[in-house]
Amino acid sequence: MRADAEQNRERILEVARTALKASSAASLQSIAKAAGVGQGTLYRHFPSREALLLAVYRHDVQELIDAAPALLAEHPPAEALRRWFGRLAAYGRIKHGVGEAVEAATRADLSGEYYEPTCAAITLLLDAGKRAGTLRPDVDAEEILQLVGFLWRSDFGKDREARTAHLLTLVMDGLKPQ
Amino acid sequence: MRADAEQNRERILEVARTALKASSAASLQSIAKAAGVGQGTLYRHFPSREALLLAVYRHDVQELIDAAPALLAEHPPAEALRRWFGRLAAYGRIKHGVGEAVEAATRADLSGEYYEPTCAAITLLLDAGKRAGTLRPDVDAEEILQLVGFLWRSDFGKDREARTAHLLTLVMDGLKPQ
DNA sequence: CGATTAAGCGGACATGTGTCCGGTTGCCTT
DNA sequence: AAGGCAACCGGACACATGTCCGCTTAATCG
Repeated sequence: MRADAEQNRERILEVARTALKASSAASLQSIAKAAGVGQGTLYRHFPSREALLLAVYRHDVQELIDAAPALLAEHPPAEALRRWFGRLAAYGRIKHGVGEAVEAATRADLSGEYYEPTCAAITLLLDAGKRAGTLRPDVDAEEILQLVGFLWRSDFGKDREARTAHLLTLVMDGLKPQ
Repeated sequence: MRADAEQNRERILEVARTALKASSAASLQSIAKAAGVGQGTLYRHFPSREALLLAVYRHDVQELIDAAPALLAEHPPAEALRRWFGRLAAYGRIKHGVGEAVEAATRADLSGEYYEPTCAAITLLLDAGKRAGTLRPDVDAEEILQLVGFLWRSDFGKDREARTAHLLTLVMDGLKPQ
């Protein structure tokens, strides 16, 4: 990669980071302008809004993925999975910030360099639970991602926390061997 | 309402119906143009894309809502609920057509004149199941709508049908009294 | 060190959603 | 029948995302 390209990429990321922290609905136009580059440049580096979000929150997403084995080391599988969902919910909660990035990372259709790792993280927990006999054997990570989409999309009003926790309980019950 | 307003509304709906049948991604601009009205007129009648979709598929949405009592008359509550989910999935399947309308009808935040009725339909089934002791008592319709959002959003690739059915099984298992 | 070249740049452009406002026209009153 | 007014009309506008392409410039090579 050319040196100026690298510089531009970094500058865009830095500007985006602060701009998105201020308002997660910041437009790409404004970010490009603030970074002193054209829209074309921004779009070449980050093909879509989600890609930019994902790059900005790359650290958080990575952290989420890394949490899986750590949780598994400290808890029985089903409990670990539940706690991992809790993490996911926590990220989703910061609406339109990490939330959108998580969405991007967990969407199957996009190129999503993080989709695979995310699935792998879930599979890790899932398989452990299957072996232990505490999770049903007939589900896979992709399905679960679809199912828990409400975690970062939920529009409940006030008692978001309570309802999220509630639905997670329901999901975990459904995941038990029947 | 003025007579010309009513006429315009009807003409927009008719044009939208055919345009959306042809391509569910038809732009509102093109619909307005085809209906011989300005964008302003279209937006006054239907404040958002979803509102227009909802109006176009009003019939289908109503049908979905009406299905609840009918299903309950013919099946035990849990089974009825599951079948109702099946209907929901069937509508969602016609991606970006009735699908978006269903989404609009089931979103809590929008004015959504159909949100209430949809919740009522689910509550009907839910309460019956609770009384019969076949569904857990600690969930409500709003939560369930959040949970089954995957039905009309799912991006799984090929075996969509199978995976949807699979996830529905999981949800129903989670809904059993624990 | 200068020429070549391909990657990179940036802004104009296409298209989409949703807002606004000055002109128009149906409806009610007298 | 005529006039006033409120509601309606429609297109210009603001602003968004994402594409395209002619110009620039960093890296390489003789």
